[in-house]
Amino acid sequence: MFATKGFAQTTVRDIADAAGILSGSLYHHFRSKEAMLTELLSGFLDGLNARFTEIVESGVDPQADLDGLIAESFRTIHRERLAVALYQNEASFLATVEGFEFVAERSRDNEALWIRVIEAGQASGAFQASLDPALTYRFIRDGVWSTVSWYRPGGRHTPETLAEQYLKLLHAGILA
Amino acid sequence: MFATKGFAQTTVRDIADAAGILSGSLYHHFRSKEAMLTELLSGFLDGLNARFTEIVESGVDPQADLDGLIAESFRTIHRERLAVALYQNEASFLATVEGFEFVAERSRDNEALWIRVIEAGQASGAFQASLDPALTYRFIRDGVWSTVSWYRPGGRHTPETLAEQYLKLLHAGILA
Amino acid sequence: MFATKGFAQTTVRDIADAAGILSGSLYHHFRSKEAMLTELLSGFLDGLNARFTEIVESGVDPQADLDGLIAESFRTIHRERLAVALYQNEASFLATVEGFEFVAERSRDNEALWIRVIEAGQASGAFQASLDPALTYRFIRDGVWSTVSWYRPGGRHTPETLAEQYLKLLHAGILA
Amino acid sequence: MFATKGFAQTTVRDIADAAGILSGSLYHHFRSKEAMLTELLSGFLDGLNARFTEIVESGVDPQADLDGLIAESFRTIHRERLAVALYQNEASFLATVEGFEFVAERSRDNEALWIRVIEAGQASGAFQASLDPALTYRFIRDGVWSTVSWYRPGGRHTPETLAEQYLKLLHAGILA
DNA sequence: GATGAATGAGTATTCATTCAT
DNA sequence: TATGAATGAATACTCATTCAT
Repeated sequence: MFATKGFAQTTVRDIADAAGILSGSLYHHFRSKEAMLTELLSGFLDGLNARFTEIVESGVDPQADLDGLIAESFRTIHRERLAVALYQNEASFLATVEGFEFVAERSRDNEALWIRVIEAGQASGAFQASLDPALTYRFIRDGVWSTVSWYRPGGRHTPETLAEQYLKLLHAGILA
Repeated sequence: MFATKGFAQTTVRDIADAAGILSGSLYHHFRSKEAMLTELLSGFLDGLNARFTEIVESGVDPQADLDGLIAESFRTIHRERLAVALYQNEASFLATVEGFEFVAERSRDNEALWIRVIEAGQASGAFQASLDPALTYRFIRDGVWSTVSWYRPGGRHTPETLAEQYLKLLHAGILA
Repeated sequence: MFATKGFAQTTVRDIADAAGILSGSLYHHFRSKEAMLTELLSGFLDGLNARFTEIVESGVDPQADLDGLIAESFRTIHRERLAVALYQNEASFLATVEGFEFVAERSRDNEALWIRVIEAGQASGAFQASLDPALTYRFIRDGVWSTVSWYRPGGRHTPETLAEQYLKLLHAGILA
Repeated sequence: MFATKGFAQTTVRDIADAAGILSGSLYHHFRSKEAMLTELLSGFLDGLNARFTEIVESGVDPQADLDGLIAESFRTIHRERLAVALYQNEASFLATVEGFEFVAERSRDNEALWIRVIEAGQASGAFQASLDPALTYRFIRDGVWSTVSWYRPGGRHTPETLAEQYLKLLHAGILA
């Protein structure tokens, strides 16, 4: 519900109704509405970081690493669609909220990891040296992760076709 | 304020305080909080559609058109940063709100216009034929417009450098 | 508008809109919303009392007087329908409002006048002596004046047919 | 409070104050201010209709039925004075309000029931044939029910004396 | 582990009235 | 005479949270 309606727009009563209990009873399980958000987001971010780290640590070369990160991103969008949407929608708001510093931290870790891969690719001659690594990272990140706003499992696309199409565009560009 | 805090998170009192009047006095100027949002969004979307249409109608070839649309997007992000952020944040929520049908309509118009340009480029041989036009449009749109979430005027980048970097990546791809 | 929507439910803006000016401008003509009500009600009540007094003062016998008062009531309902409705709806509320003491006073004057006629009729042997004069007055008053809530000029009834039907019932009763 | 001050003039805070809780807490018990009105009115109207129906169904002849309906009306004014006042004051306003259609329906049912009794009395020769049944109903209804605006339990009158006096006037008329 | 009643701060909106222009 | 901007108090309603049971 946080993902689809937004955290602020979701009432504790909404959640309790969906759970089949009264709103007051939720406080037996969570200390606050924010605590529910924390649990959802930290679980998601921990898992994502672990998988990203694993990809890079066991990687062979920068291009394979970048392709792997992108493919894993699309798989994550497929597997944890609502968590991704929640993160996309609320991350900027949470950046300033006390107790949610871990969200910005995890984001910075991810950014550093991706940029290191891009820079390694430029150093090895695999990637164009004239591209700004930070900028390139953001363009890729936004293009990939925004997919969550329109991707629907069971629709025309699978995580695999999305990755394939995206990588084709990213590798060789749009020009024939 | 709608752009930075979100529409629902912005109170009428916030706005009135910023305007230096009492919250009730705002209703002399706007019939409702939603009416303020309508005025902001419809003005922005009308202008954007007009400029996009002008670019395509006076265009010479598909590649120049696409480059022009992208450059205009970055200029719009620079010039109307808050309106763009507002649109990015609220468009999906507004899709279901009565009275805001015009937002989804304008979005569909834009999408159709961009996709026509991509298809024309494929037909003329300028763009790779194996790319899915709708998917390519969305990857580009998201990569370009998400820039608004981190772009700050007066920072390291200008709309021109952003467009230049983005087009370099888009044209030839990341591989050397 | 006071008669149809109620005084409290009618806004100063409603009145100004109907008058084709802005609400603030009404205060050039009336000191307050209550002042408008005063003007409407006092005019109505003054006229009604004058006509009732005239009927009784120039009357010949109690039955003719009572019939005359009733016929004049139905004519008033026809001629000043909205004023009557306003009075019926707001009188009890106004009884406690400062500045509207004249409404209760006029009502008491009327009541005394009608009761005198009934008592005179009982004294002369024209009316049944066993009826409680005050109670009889109230039954008649309510039966007659409540007509305003459903009477519509141009409908099935005229003030004359209403008076005729009412007097037939009142004079001889319902039993055959 | 709805009966004495009017529904629109009664604030939710008034009610909460009288209940000794905060205004927001009322919404734990009622979904809206209108829901409170609905509960009050539907209970009253259901009971009244049931008693009226019972009187007519177990009745012996039209005159006894009519007398019974009138006596029951005065008893209801005594027993449920505030509910009657509420109904008298708000019925016309509620006729147009969504969700309160049941009020007009119940009123129409009552009207039809009373008129059938009057027409039966005319057919049997008990009531004067020259009286308009619908008109006679309205004169009686208004004379009887308006009593609520001035009746006070514990005062000079009881429901029994009121019924007796009213029926004397209605049966034989005012003339000696 | 859940209920249900209550809190208290807040939210958009309404409206009679004022007043400089 | 009228405007239009503003006030300030009030209004119905919302909602995260608490807590005795």
